[in-house]
This record gives sequence, structure tokens and C-alpha cells, in this order.
Amino acid sequence: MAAALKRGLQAEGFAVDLAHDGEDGLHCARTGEYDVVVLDIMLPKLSGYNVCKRLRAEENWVPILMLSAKDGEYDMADGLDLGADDYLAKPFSYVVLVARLRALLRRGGGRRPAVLRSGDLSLDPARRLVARGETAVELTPREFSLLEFLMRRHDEVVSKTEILEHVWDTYDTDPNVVEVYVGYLRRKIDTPFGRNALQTVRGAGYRLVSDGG
Amino acid sequence: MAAALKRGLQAEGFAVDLAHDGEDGLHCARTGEYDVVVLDIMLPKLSGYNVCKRLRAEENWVPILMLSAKDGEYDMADGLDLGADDYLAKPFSYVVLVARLRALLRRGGGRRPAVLRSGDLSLDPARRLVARGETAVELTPREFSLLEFLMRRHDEVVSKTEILEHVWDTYDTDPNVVEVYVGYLRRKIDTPFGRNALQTVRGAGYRLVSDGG
DNA sequence: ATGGGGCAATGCGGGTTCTGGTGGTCGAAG
DNA sequence: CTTCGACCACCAGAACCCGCATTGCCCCAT
Repeated sequence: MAAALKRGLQAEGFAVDLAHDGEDGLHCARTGEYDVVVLDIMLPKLSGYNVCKRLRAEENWVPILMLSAKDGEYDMADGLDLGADDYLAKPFSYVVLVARLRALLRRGGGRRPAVLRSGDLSLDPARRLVARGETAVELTPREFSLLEFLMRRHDEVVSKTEILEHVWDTYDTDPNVVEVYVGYLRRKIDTPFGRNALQTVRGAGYRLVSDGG
Repeated sequence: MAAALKRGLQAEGFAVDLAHDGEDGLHCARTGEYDVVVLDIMLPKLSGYNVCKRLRAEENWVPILMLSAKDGEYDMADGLDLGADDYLAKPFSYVVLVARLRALLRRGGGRRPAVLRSGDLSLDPARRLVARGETAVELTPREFSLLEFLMRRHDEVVSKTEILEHVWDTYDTDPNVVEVYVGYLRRKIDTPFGRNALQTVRGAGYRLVSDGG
């Protein structure tokens, strides 16, 4: 199907690169300068779901049109939540796909997601607001930046090294700083609400889960 | 009702696209080139209220005719405040709706809102007037320009660097200038009214909120 | 000349960040 | 089950940075 799509789009004048699995696609999207990405969810090695998530976590805002399997393990809401800009369920008509593609190209730039969510925890980068449910939470800059990073990679385990690299922008700092700040965060977003969303994975790092009951 | 409206308008020679919920509508309005949008407030997924707000926030000035539920959680003032160009309360006559539509089309272009609002704070760029509620506020040019920038990005945190870039048109000036002028502004739009709308977000910048009680 | 807007400079107060230490917890091996 | 080592949580203080008010000077307009 991908090959057919490529031929069709090329016939219309698009320049098309085709990646053969998720890893390959992620690699292309990272390096190449594309105007738009068409991303199937069912891919070998790395699902489209994860490709999209990773790209957005890396602040790559290339417009993404997501294609879902019709049985739909993930539905439209999931796709858009992950940071896809548009979504098309299989089976779809070729004409519709091209129309949506043109729409994305016209819009350009890609959409910066307004707020990040994980369970009833929400973080709005633009307004710099954090809330657990309805109650707002005050964070210092460092805490905010740490939580933002964790939320962009929610449900994944992130190592202290990764955190130091992305939040502190250094890689040779004492990892204890991370432990301390994870503690601060827990006291603000978990403890007062009886939650346990910011979990520690011994020997590996930390993980932010949605249902930290 | 939407379907009936569509048939009626098509019979009159309009080309009509019908979206089935707020998200879909927003999507259409973003991509398509429409002459006018008829927007109901009560919509699945994303309220018309929000669709309108989002479009205007994206500098999309397509003319919008808003339809309210008769019980009216939001009333006319709200609708117009959000950037709708006209407003019709249910129940309305079909003839009136078409008349209003033609009026909007005649007017054309969509209306760039004349005045910016944030809570009871208003700023009119054309007349260079600022008021908190009913009482006018006198601002120096620099203060005015700073407030205008903050109001165009109200509720967002804007960094001092951004402010320097857009209000001072330089990026290598001492950020202290911004701090000083934020102070001036506060003394004119907040302090005399016992408000706190111009908030500082330590380590990040400033944020102008509507309910700075 | 004079007043007011615009901007640089200084110092203070308070929050934020980080370090180092201590004690606790987990897991694997004896 | 116990022991041990590694890993992690927590605490408290010190250094630091940030934001703000204030002051004074320059420049342009009146």
C-alpha cells in the first residue's frame, strides 16, 4: 500500500521518501526537512504511535497525518492526543488523503499541542500552568521543566542521565540533583493528592504514569 | 437541524460544508477557504465557543455567525467578545439567518476585533485608548505598546526576551528595562484597582490574566 | 529653560538551586 | 533468613540568582 501511495503522490508532483519501518521513519523525520509526514500506526520495529510521540517529545513539529488500522487499537482521540495534526481511519479514499495533505501543507508549521495531559494531571507550556484535577499547582522553573520533560515521555522510563541532559543541559552533574527534584515534585503533585504517579524504577530511572492511584 | 439548514442554503445557491462536531468544524475552518462560518455553540467534542476562540487566536478572521442555545449558558455579549461577527439566539427564523449571512458576506473579509479585552481591561489600538472597567487609563507610548503585546498574548507567559523583541525591537538590551516598565504598568492598571492581572512568573516571564482578583 | 518620557545602574530582599550528609530501602547472594 | 552493597529519599544550610524599587542621567518636546 505504501508503495502505491508513493507512486500516486509522485504522479501529483510531490517529492516522496518512503521509510520501511518505524525506526527508519523516525530517523528520516529527524534528519530530513519534510513538509509533512504520513504515518501509519502499524509498523515493524517501532509503531507509528511511538514515532509520533518521540518526534513531539523532541520538539519536532513537522505536520503529521496519521493512518489507523480500521480495527483501531488506537482511535482518533489517541492519535490527536499524541500530537498528530490530522488523522485518517482505514479504509480511506485516496482523494481524501490528498485533500488532507494539501490542507496540512497550506496550514504549515504543525500544531504545537496546547496542553500536556497524564491522567488528571495537566501542564500548559504556554500559560505555564500545572494542575492536578481542578486544583492548580505552583512549581519553580526547574520543577516545571522537569515535569514537562516527564510528561512529554509519560509512561516511559527515563534515566537520570537523560533527565540531566534535557532538563539541566549537562551530563556530568551529580545525579543526586535529579533525585532531590523528583522529591520536590512528588511533594507537590502526588503526596497532597494521595497519588503515586511519579514512580521510581530502581536502577533505571523514573516513570510518570497516568493512574498513579 | 444542521442538515435541514444545509439543504435550505444549498437550494439558495450557497456551497455548504457540514461539520459534525467542534473538532471537525475547527479542522474545516482551518484548512478550507470559507466565506463565512455558521457556528452553533452546543457541539460534541469542542464547543462553538472554543472553536471561535481558537480560530481568532490563530489569526483566522473568517466571518462567524454564532448560534446560541436558547437557555444560553453563554449569551450574546460572550459570543461577540470571543470574536464572533454576529450572533443569533435560538429559536431564529430561517429568513433572518439568511439575511444575516448575506450581510456578513457583503461586509466581507472578516472583522479584526477593534478592541482587545482581558477581563474588564480594554485596549483599543486604533484610538489608543485603555480602560479598566469604565475608568480610562493614561499610558505612555512604551507602556501602551507593552500592554498591547501582553493583551494579544493574554494568559500566556511571555519571556522578557520576547517582549524586548516585539516591544523594543531589540534582543540585546538589558532585560531590566522590561522589569521597570512592567512596574510602571502595574501602577496604572492594577494597583489603583486592587488587582493583580499582570503577574510575574519567576524564571519565565510575565503573564496577563483576566481574573487578577 | 523645563518637564516628562526613556533607559542604565545599584542594592536589597527573598525565593530557588544545589551540595553534602545521613538514614532508609530494595534486591541479590550467602 | 540474614547480610551486604548499591541505590535512593530526605534534610538542612549555603550560594546564588532573580525581580523590584529607586535613583539619576539623557534626550526630546514643549
